Amino acid sequence: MTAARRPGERAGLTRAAVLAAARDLLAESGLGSLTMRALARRLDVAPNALYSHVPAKAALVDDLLDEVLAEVDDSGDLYELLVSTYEVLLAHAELVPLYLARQGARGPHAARLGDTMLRLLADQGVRGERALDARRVLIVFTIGFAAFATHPPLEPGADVPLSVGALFDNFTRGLRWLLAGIGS
Amino acid sequence: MTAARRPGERAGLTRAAVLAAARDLLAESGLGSLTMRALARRLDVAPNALYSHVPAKAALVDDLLDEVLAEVDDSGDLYELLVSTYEVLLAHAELVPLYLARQGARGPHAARLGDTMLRLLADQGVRGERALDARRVLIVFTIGFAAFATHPPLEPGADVPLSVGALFDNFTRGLRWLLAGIGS
DNA sequence: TCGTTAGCTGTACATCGTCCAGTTTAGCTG
DNA sequence: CAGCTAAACTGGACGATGTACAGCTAACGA
Repeated sequence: MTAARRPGERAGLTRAAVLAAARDLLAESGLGSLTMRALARRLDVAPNALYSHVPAKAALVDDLLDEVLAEVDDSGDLYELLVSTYEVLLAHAELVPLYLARQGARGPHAARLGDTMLRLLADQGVRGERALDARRVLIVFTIGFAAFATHPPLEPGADVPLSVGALFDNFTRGLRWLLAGIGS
Repeated sequence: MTAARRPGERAGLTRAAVLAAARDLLAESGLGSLTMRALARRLDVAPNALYSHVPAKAALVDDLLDEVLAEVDDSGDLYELLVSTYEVLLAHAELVPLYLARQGARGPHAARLGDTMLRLLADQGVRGERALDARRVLIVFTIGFAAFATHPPLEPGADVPLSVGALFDNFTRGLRWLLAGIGS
């Protein structure tokens, strides 16, 4: 809570360190606490110091979102890829609202997953326009469901909290319906 | 841009008037411009005057979201209800991100739609837990797709903007897949 | 007619993301 | 090794935001 450094002295920050601290902060204190100032405090640094490593908060968030997608296993079939995505999203529940807010991720890992999805769709004969449509449907469904699973659902009247397992089953069931339909 | 009133004088505000102004503001200038202060400016009133009619911004937004759902036609079958919902959401594109952020609407109209959905599901033999699951899937799908349709999609690499009509077809196709699957 | 209350204004607070101007250090060049 | 440039910081500030508090006053019920 005091000045640990005088102007000009360095703290040895790294872009990676900032990202890591952001992830920790998010995991510990939730979405509302992810603040440039809080992040700086945690790194024992003045708030603007962060801007030497990150151009803006939105970029930081984008990196965070994309980074998480690196955990997705894309070595299986389409169904497995999406189930893995769902699980990864649930494992980072605090981030899910941000995926919604920013309409998905944009970085290289997201691109990789997007490409893989198209390839897997092509493998089962879905190509071109229809493949793009299918991918869109599947992404919407997966992220949307993750959002439902990670936050107090609207559920007009239901009181039972709805277990994680039940929601997972619900997700996979809907996913199978969709995949069946897409495959015609 | 000056003080049109002295302390104590009234402006004749109404909760309804505030809501209406908020809707107009949203339609004209978009989501980022929906600010208590901008709203007050448009009503020619001090910012805090709004708090005599609305407890907080979040409540205002919730009202807005629910209000829009009044336009949904729930006199048809499940398919028609959801298509109507999709169309209504598209007609209020600026609001869609807010539906995502707040996980749907919570007011009486949302409740009505939720109840109607359960009834329509029951009509075709889907009840209990499975009906709740189905409703969840359908809501996620509909809101999620509306979000895709109303905002620059992530589309990892696609450059064609994707017409409203194409997205609508995509939506109805996915919807039919889901409904078919739900009906077993 | 008077008192109470509800609808205002004015002012202010805490918080946010981010910019500008300095200061110092690290790293490269010669 | 000397010198210079560029990058990493601090300090302070700006313009937002949502919202609380206190006062004034017009409208309304008794």
